[in-house]
Amino acid sequence: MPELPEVEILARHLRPLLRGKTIRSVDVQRVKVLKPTSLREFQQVLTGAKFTGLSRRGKYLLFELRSKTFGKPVALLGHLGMTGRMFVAKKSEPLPKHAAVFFDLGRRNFIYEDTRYFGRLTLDLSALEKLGPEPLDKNFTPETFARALKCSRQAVKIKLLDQSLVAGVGNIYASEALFRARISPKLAANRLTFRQIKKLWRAIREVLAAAIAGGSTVQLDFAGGKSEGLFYFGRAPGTPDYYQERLRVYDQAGKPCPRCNHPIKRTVQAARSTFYCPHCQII
DNA sequence: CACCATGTTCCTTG
DNA sequence: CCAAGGAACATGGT
Repeated sequence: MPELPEVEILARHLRPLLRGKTIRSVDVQRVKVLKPTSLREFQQVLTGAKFTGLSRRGKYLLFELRSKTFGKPVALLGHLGMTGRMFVAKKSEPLPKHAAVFFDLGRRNFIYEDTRYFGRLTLDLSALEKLGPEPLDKNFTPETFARALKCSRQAVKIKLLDQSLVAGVGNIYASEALFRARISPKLAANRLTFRQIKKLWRAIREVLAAAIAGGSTVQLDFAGGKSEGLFYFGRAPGTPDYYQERLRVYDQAGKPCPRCNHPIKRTVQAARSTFYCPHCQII
């Protein structure tokens, strides 16, 4: 589920469902996802705590709670890794096979499920300190972006995945943003002209904003299994006939470029797939 | 069996 | 110390 737009949509979905709810009990099926928080501390701090707020930072979810016994504010940090999901479900619903943590909220459970267990749900907030600017915020400017890109000879696609440069862009939207900006993913970061940097800056914001808008307009099934509920694939779960292509290049190898009809190519950078149009995205 | 997958961190190499 | 590359983490789909 995991790049910035998906996490943003999830935050908007969960916020009203969790606000004011008290955690009656904490069940941890996979201690690994709490790391580095201990099971004991996790349960002690969260049992009886009440959800007061929820925000997003990059690909992270920041849950705010108030501990009942101490009355102190508590922060809980979530990350979905590659395959994580979070949803609220009736207690009658069976727990998913890979439920990592679930909270008893009374009538319902709040469930964090993660097939590959790459994600996190932890009291340790230190990961936030390493994040760069929010791409949709005012403090992310072409100038700050340029300063960050200048000091690396790495390919620009790889730099877009660096969360200390910009927070929230992942493998899918990195390819999409470069396509929009008509910049080759292989171009060295320090070789971009300021004109290109401005184009890329704008493309990143447009791609992410469009994805959030797209995800907001379809009915999503957050608890849905398999590949459903991933709105960046443009599919509204439960309506198999509804399909709107949102991804222009990602996972489109061999298909015609939406701009010029030349076939989209796949390449590998830093052990991750990159998709681009070699005709539109010139070095 | 082989290869691929929305992410991050750690280890090695230069 | 730094940049860059690759493996590791764990499970499932094709």
